[in-house]
This record gives sequence, C-alpha cells and structure tokens, in this order.
Amino acid sequence: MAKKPTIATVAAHAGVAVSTVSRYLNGRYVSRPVRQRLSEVIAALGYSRSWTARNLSLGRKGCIGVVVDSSQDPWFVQLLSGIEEELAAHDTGLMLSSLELRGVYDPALVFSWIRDRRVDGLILAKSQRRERPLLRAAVDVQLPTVVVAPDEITTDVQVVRCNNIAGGEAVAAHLAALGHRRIAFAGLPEHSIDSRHRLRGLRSGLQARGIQLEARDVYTCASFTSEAGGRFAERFFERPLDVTALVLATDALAFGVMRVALQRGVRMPEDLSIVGFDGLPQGALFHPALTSVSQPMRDMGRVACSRLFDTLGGRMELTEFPMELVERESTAPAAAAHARKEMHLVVPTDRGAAAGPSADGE
Amino acid sequence: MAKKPTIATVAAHAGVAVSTVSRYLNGRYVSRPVRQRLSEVIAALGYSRSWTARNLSLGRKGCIGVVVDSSQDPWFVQLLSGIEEELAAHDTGLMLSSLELRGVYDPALVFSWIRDRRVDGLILAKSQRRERPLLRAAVDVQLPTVVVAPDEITTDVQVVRCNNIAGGEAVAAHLAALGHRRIAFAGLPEHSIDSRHRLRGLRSGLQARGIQLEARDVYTCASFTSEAGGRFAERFFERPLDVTALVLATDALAFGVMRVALQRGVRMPEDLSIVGFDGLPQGALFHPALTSVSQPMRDMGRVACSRLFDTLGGRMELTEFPMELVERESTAPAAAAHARKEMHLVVPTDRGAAAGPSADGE
DNA sequence: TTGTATGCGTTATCAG
DNA sequence: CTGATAACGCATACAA
Repeated sequence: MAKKPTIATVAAHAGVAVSTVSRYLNGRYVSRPVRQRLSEVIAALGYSRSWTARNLSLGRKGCIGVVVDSSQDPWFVQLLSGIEEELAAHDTGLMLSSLELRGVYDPALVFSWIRDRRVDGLILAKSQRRERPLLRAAVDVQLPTVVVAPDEITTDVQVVRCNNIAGGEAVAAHLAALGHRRIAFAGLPEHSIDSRHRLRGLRSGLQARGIQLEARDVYTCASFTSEAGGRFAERFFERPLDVTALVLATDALAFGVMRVALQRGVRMPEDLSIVGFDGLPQGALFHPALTSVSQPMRDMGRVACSRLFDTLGGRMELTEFPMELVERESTAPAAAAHARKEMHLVVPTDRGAAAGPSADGE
Repeated sequence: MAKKPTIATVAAHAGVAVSTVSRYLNGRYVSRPVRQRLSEVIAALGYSRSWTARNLSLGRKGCIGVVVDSSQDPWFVQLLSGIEEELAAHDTGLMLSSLELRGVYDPALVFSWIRDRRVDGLILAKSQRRERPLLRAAVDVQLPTVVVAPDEITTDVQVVRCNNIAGGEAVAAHLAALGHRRIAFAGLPEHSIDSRHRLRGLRSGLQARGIQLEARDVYTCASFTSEAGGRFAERFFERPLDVTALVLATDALAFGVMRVALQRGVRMPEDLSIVGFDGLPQGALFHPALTSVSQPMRDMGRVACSRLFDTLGGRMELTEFPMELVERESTAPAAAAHARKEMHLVVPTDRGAAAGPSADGE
C-alpha cells in the first residue's frame, strides 16, 4: 500500500489483463462476473486512474484555456462560476489568461497555448476586434473555440451571447410604463455589438410606444470602466437635467455614473431614473440599488464550456440567451419625480407606479 | 508538417539521441555545438514539448487546486489574479472548487482531488474550521498545501496571511488623529482569527492613545456577507447614534452597512465615519468611497502559489504581509461632524483634519 | 559530454 | 468477450 495502485495492480489482483480493466473503466464490454470482481478489487485497493496518463494516451491536455481582458471583471467572475461548474463535471482543469494582467495588452501567452496545443479548447470572453488574430490562430490549428458575448460577429467559431436587442426593448417597456418620455442613453465606444444592440432595442422599443430617442441624448463613454462612466457623468451633469431617465450600456458604467450623481446631489430615482445592463449582483449593494437587465452569466459559462466538449467536430452554432429586467430601486415613475420636487413627499410612491400602465398604452 | 514533431523528430533531424534533446530542453550538460544545432532544429521544426508526457514522466499532474467558499468573493478574485500570474510563469493549470458552488457546503470534489492525487498542490483561501478535515486529508497524503488568511491557526501547512493586528492599529491611529473618541466595531462571527486580530489591534491602538473601546460598542455580525452587514446596520441604527465612527471587520460588511445608512439618512462621514478592512477596489465606487485597510491580495496569491512550488520538501512557514490604510472618503474629523450638525457647513473640512495630530498625542 | 534502455499509466489494435 | 502488445512523448539511470 506504499505506492499508488495502477491499472496493472488491479489487473493482477483480479486475475485479468490490463486491457480488460481499461475497458471496464471506460464502460465497454465486460462480462458480468468480471465486472463484479473488478469493482470489488478497485474498491479494496482504493484505485483511481491517472489522468495524466489517460490524457497522454488520448492525446488530450486535460485542460481548457479561458481568456478575458481582466479576470477581475465582475461580469467575468460570474461567467467563471459557470465554467467552473461545467469543468468540474468533466474533471478538466483550466488555464487562465488575463490579456491585460500586467496593465498592458499582451496576448503572447494565449498565442503560445495555441501554437503548442497547450489546451483542448479555448473560451474567449468578451472578445473584441483586437482578439481577431487570436481567433484566426485558433481556427487555423483547429482548436475548438467559443466566444462569449463577442464584440464582433464571427462565423467560424461557436458563439454564446445574449439577445441584447430584446434587452433594450425591455428597458423601453419598463421606462415607458413608468411614464418616462425623454430618455438618454450612454453606450460603449468602438465596435461593441452588445452596446449597439442594446441601444437599437431601446430605440425601437420606445418608438413602438411613440417615444423618440433624440440623437442628442445618445452619448458614448470612453471605455467600459466605471471610471469612464464617472467621467461621462461629470460632463452629463454639467448641463441642467432635461431627461427623466438615463440608460447605461453596462452596470459598470452605471456604477460610475451613480457615484457622480450622488456627489452632485442628483437624487435617484426622484430626479433621474437609472438603468444598467448585465445585472451584476453588486448593483444591489448601492443606494439606490440599480435596476438592470441581467444576463444569465452562469448559464452562459456553463454552456460555453459544454459546447467545447460535445461539439468537437460539430457545426458552428450561435447560442442566444434571453435577458431579464431586474427591477430594483433606481427607477421610478417619471411623474413622481416632478410631483416630489414640487410637493415634497405628498405623493405616495404606489400611486405613481399605478399610473404607469396607462402611459404604456399610448 | 502534418503531425506535431516530438522530441524524437528533433533528435533525428539533429543527429543526436533523444536523451540529449531532453537534456538540452532541461538545461543540462550539452556541448556548445550540439546546443547550437538543437536550437536551430527546434526553431525550424517549430517544436514544443508535450506537457502531458512530461508530467507523466515526472509524476506530476500539471495543475494545482484552488479552493474557496465562493469564487465570486471579490477578495478571492483579487487573490486569484495573483495566482494566475504565478501559475502562468510555471505553465501550470488550475482546478477551481467553490465549496458552496451549489448553495450548500460540499467539499466532496476537493476530497476526491486529494484522494486521487489529482493535483500537485492545494491552496485553501480563507479556510475555516469546517475545512479541518480537508486539511487533515491533504497533510495525510503529503499534498503540498498552503492556506491563505485562515480562520484557524495551523502548524502543519504553509500559511500566508496579513498582519491584522497592525491593520487594526492603523485604524486606531487614523481615527484618533481625526479626533474620534467614541468608536464602534462590528466583527465576524465564529472563530475568524482575522476579525479578532483586527479588533485587538484597534482596541490596543486606541488604548495607546487613551481611548477606550467600550464593550457595548463591539458587535458581531451574523456572517461575512454584505447582507449580514445590512442586517446588523438595521439594528445598529435603531438607536440614536452615540459613536462618531464605526469600524467593520471587512469591506463586504461595510458595503451592507453603508447602504442601510444611506437609506436611513445617516450622513457619512459627517454623522458617522466608516472604516472597512480588505481594501476591495469596489469600495472606491461607493459614495462616499470607503476608507479601508487593504491587504495585498495579489501578492498574497502570488506568494501562496510560489510556496507550493519552491518549498515542496521544505519546512512549513508563515508568511505575513503588512496591511495599508487607504484613506478615501468615508472618514472625516469627528469635530466636523458635530460642527456641521450644529452650524451647518461653517467649518471647513481642512480645519478638523489639522486638529487631528494634537489629539493623537494624548 | 552523449547514447541506450527502461519506466510513467492508459488506451487502442488486433489476435485469440 | 478477453488478453498481449504497441503506441503516447518525455525523463533519467546507467553505460559508453
């Protein structure tokens, strides 16, 4: 019992050949009695197979690569938990690479993974245009790859993302129902497809309700960080507020905006309703808690991961998840805003909410 | 160029034996000319070695296990980035296990890792008493293990943690300097050694400055979540405020408290200064931004990981990191609090701060 | 310094 | 259905 038992020890103890044991372990043809005997011996010996040896024989690496701009990203953290769950089921390891781990963009590590076939598959979270070479390299060596919430449309790898247009429409419905008529949107820069889709959904959703999203009310933030959201807000709040609701393309942006709003004394949701996208759990910690359209990040992670395993030779698919509006505290009836400003707490909040649906019918 | 070149192909092309190539790859004795030749051949062939084969031969698994209550924990996320960094340097994979991944505590996966020697090492983040069996199992099979910020003292595994006592003292110095005389502390339940040390440091630090931390001002939260912080705050704010500063054992707790404070209309830092521990980056997003004593999570992760590699046979060590007070917006001179309450913005904030040092001398 | 031979633990191929 | 045996790709005593 000194050294770990191998498949050979088991074979010896059971009086069969190693290949039989191997077959047993992999659920192949084994006669009833032999199967019985093996299960006993294995239990008695406390045998467990070596994954390294198995991987070598199978030509696998036993782990997948997960790459993202920063593993600190709260959105990614959610995704990771889904990946973790699925990976555990497959007893597979993972290699993490934050493209901006040391402050500057450096995809070298991931390139080496691809070149050296270091991983069995690749998950690119929030891949952007700059990841294009990475994607190319992966496709070239036939490395199974799935992109999650990509910023670019891709046809030669698996895609997992959300229906952001519907998400935008959900916000439109929500705000319209609350009686908002003048709404602003602040999106992401560059080619963020998510941001564009969210805006598109919002715009068309409003339009369907007879509300126009003015071009001058559509802003662009410098990046996707909370800091960028804050900088946008500084600008935004300089001028008198002429909208009753502000929709941010992501929660991260919203966090930055809300902080500045609080500093400026802008009351939310009384003076301004705020809506974000992603549904990050930390949004619930703020005051007011952020109303947001959530992505099922965990499910997305799980699916992204399983796609890597079960469709190794399959066609490239697009999996789209629905988004869900989670109504917290940062949105309120537009009517209440004015009422409160003038009457100071005379109007019960419930009344304003009840007035919502009628406005929706217009 | 159809199939991946192996060490044998390289040997053939270079006209040497495989063992020579192996030695070259591992930096052993190789004559100048041969080395030259090999480097050329390898470059020409685009050879890269198989880590699975190498691991099998070396009897390694090529990955370590990282276990934590929840991989969503912001503190852990920081730690993880350090681990990621170090792991990349060693070209090693990782297996993640959230003990509470599916809501209920389930260490089964980790037990199986240990039993099957599935990993080369184990990092337990914030291990508690309930992880004791896990630790035992790991020690029993001689699996290199390091615990980070453990809640229990352990002598038979590597320990990486912070000097929480000094951290508590730093808070004492800070608050005393700001003129606070009546201070409250809310800590973690059970046997959290970190929480106890933070309290101890705070208490002794205050004492050294002639300030007594009253027993009735020391509270205990139900758990370490923001929700628990919120529930504590509900209780805390029920009675009239008789302290000018509240110290929370962790930032997470503080987040929950601040939200309730905002709801209750408690002004921070005017009515109440708030201090947390951990220095989570998200603390900067709040309004006011949370003053906190930070841990160098990333460094801790890096060191925890490297300990796993370089002291495989070495003695069990304790690595202690310093904590650093990061002063943001949630703390202010105690004097200003009263002044503002009564005089309404007459006292410039700077004056109060200037008064601090003298108070410190008492 | 370099080459030879053997082991690492499984899986897969092909006879039996 | 089962049993030898050859890969898998690399590392390392040991001999030269």
